[in-house]
Amino acid sequence: MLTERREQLLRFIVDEYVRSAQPVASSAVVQRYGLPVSSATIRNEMARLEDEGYIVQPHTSAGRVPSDKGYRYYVEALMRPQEPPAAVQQTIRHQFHQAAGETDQWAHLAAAVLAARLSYVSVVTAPHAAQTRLRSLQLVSVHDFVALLVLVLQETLVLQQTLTLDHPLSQAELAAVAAHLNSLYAGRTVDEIRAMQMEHLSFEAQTVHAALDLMESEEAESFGEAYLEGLRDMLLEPEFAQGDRMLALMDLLGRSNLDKAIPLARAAGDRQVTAIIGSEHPQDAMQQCSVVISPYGGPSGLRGAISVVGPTRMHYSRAVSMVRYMSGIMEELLDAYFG
Amino acid sequence: MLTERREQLLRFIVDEYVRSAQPVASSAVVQRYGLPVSSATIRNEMARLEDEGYIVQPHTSAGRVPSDKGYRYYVEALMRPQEPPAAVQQTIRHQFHQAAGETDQWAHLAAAVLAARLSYVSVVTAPHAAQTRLRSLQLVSVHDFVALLVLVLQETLVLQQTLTLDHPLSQAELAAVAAHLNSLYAGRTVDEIRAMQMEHLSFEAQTVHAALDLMESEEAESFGEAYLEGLRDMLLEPEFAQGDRMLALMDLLGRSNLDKAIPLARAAGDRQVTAIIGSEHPQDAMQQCSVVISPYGGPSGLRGAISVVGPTRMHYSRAVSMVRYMSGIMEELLDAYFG
DNA sequence: GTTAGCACTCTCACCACGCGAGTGCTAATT
DNA sequence: AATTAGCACTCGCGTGGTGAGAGTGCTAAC
Repeated sequence: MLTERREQLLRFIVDEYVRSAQPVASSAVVQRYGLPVSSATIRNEMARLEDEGYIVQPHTSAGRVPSDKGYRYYVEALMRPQEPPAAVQQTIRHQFHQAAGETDQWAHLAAAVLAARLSYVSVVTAPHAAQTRLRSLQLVSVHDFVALLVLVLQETLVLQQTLTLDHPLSQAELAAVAAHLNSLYAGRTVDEIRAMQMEHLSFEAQTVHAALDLMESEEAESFGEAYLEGLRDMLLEPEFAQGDRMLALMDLLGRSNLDKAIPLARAAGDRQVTAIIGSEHPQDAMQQCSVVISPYGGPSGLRGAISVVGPTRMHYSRAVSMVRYMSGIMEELLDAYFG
Repeated sequence: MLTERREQLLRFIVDEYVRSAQPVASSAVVQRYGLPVSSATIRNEMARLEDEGYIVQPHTSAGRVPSDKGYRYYVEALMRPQEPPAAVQQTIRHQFHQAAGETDQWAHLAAAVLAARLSYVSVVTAPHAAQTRLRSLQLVSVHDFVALLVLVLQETLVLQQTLTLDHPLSQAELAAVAAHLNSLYAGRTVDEIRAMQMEHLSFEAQTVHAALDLMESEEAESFGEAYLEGLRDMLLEPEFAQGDRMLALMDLLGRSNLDKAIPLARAAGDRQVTAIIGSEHPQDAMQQCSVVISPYGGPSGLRGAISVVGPTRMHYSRAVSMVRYMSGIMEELLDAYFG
């Protein structure tokens, strides 16, 4: 446990370092925060904070920088995240209102808003059901031997796949097949459909097979499509100035191993905003970064995750409050449209 | 016009510089290509090539580097792009075969293949019709007051939008509306639909309105969705080692101003593979880059563009041949599925 | 417990220096 | 007229030294 004054000091150091990206000197904190003590006193306190591992010196003649432990303490005990200002809230609500009809764009918009407000990378996954249900299925004639299968899933996710036909079918015939299959399978899960195992005409069988494949590959994903925004802004932060740092990060944030960078799965558990700070992250390339992440969930088991990735020198209170707020927005939307 | 030997020399310099990314010295080219002359002779020739602007010296005591004019000459007259080797062709065909059913993934796959083969950035736009036609429309009940409108356009592009209803409609009622509208409008363009201006029930009117909006916003795009791949690999090239170069590039390749970086529109004109080399590009940030681009087109006016962006020190013959080949593949696919 | 004072340490920017690479030129050769 | 050997010259780059500035830790006094 830290003394009152040391807590204050740690708070100053974090705030100041987040602001300036420079190690903060004892004299700087005295000046900037108008403390009624001298820099020497601060130096003594700093030495203690360093002994206990909350701050570190990059080198002997430099100021102090918060350690991961220091940030952790700050996040747990020192910062007070506040709701975004009313004006900001209104702007954001307005943006979502504009795009309300486009369900598939919610996550994208959330990522864009978050990235724009925080200037960090933001990753938001679209709402996704663990056990997805078929809402409806449609067959559209493309030409004689090609038809397009369009699947609408519970979460209004739309999937498509072309089918090659053995023999020509008119649009009317396709529509009849679709209607038949809809009457059988609409509202059912993959498992239920599979269990029903009905006798089908050959083309019907082909369609059901393709539909099940699509639904299954979708279910296999534990999260919906992830939208990533704001990479460019974050790369402006001084900690990523060197090319190799940038590259390591881009590797990790490249679609293929996004899940390594951001433990989206883990977030599904507790319904809270969580911070993963620097070395708490298992991935090497993420040691310089922090992740602020929150799950969101709606009725009928739709869930997703909202996250922000920034340097450990992150503005935690803003990040936490924005992530929390956006997660609330997403839940509201899900409620309004699927509730 | 260059003498035979100077052409040879320019070719060597380009090849060697592309390979090593180092200025090439007179002695290096003699050694590496086993010329029957001394380095002094080469130096004389190099001096002439430099006078005429085909090569430049980064500084006095360095070797030569091709200028944009040098690359241009190389591309026009010196290189001989060959078809990709049979084995590569087969692999690629196999990859497309795997994904044949997923029309919306063709462009994505093309970009991925191109990026993987060349290690440059690759941008491919999905096939897109200037005057798109409605293939079919579907209404899916989400819950009492929300329905999902799904539009399938001519190019098997699927668009969606949720509609908020004034009063509850069952899935059967929605289906009836959709069937009615399909019978009226399937196969028609925006203009045709607008011209028909029929009397509609209020919900039908709302649906048509939403559908027209979606189709129009789609038509406004002169190209389909652009898929960008391989950014990471290209950033490994030494010319982008400095952080700021990287950033400038990432800005330009960020979705929002992709069209500034890559003159997709221009490519629509001539049906050839075109190279834009360094300073030929109007955009400042692209002076260090070259673009190799080709349009592709299918029946019924579907068109798109395939392009590669790399450093001016690009392996032009490989890039041109791969772009040409992929453009052929896309045309074949379009033919097979929409022909 | 606080503070003034001071020596100490470390970084960073700057500069001089020497080496190596590669050229351009000249004069000799074919 | 073209080629070539020889050589002086230029320039970038890495190295090491130096001095200024920043910020600390410690000590002794308050």
